[in-house]
Amino acid sequence: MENQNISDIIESYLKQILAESQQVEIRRAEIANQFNVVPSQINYVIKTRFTIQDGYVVQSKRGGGGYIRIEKVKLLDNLDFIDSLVTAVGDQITRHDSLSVVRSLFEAGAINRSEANIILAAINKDAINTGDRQADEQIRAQILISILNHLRYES
Amino acid sequence: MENQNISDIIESYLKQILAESQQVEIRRAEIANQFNVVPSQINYVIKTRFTIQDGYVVQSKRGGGGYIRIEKVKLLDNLDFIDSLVTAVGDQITRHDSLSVVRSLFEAGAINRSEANIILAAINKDAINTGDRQADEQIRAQILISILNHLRYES
DNA sequence: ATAATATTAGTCAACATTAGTCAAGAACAC
DNA sequence: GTGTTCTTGACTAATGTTGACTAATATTAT
Repeated sequence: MENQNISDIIESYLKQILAESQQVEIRRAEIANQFNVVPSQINYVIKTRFTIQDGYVVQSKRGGGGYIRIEKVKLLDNLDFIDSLVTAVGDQITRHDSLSVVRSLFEAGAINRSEANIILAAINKDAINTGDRQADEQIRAQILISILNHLRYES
Repeated sequence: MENQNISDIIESYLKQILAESQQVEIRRAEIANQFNVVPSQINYVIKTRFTIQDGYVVQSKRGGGGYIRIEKVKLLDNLDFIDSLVTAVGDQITRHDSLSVVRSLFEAGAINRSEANIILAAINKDAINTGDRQADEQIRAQILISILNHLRYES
């Protein structure tokens, strides 16, 4: 809580706005200036914290009157939603991205907290650690997809 | 009390904080410096003295604003049972035997039916299939143990 | 219309800042 | 003496920060 990095602070700022409105629209340079960082750091924050796996869609426009708009995605019905997650997982997935997938399932109501925690236990680095990172990412993807397919039948 | 090595001293320091708050968050380099040891010794202390068997869960983040967070968790009263299953799983486990483990958990009331089904989805042969049977059995074992360790405490 | 210029955002790679792993040797317990 | 635990540091990995360069869009000049 003490030594937060600036990316976390910007993330919190944006999510705070998103907690009350469906979307937030910013001018990149303005936010960068407000938090005293270079403009490209805003891209970094968005790329690492507002992905589709996190449940956000980002649109932007360059040129005069340009903007970056972050929209909190409305969850589709479960089946389409699971399809989109299966696609997002693909044939390999990083640990970081897999956390987003599980969080999205939880927030969509597809799983409860206990189930989410079990899935996290199944894909964390204690569980999957062959020494070959790419192999790990492939195994993690297969496990997630197997679970996603299971959830499809349940729902 | 006399012959305390530096690892014991660091352990005491952290547990003293944990006696009053639920968790402690440190910067590794800072603590290492404070006790005049190399940073990796902090990892050693954590790995040997703040395990899940001891009732601690550790999380960390690298990079700017990085931290190590140690959280004291409430252990459940099924520890001996979990221990026996961890032993039974060992370094590797067949798919058949892994089903027995999950069934035991379910029958003991440690997990409900949905949770059991998720675990089964995570360890079935769609999920874990590297082409090398022994490798699969090892991965399956690690996943199960990670889940078993998760089931030791309230979360 | 077209071209030039201004105004935005995007990409990428270098660098910075943290923690993790591992294996060798030292210290300790028996 | 032997086996275990502790200590150390070189190397690795993950994450965050910065700025130069690029691309897209809008506005202005012709």
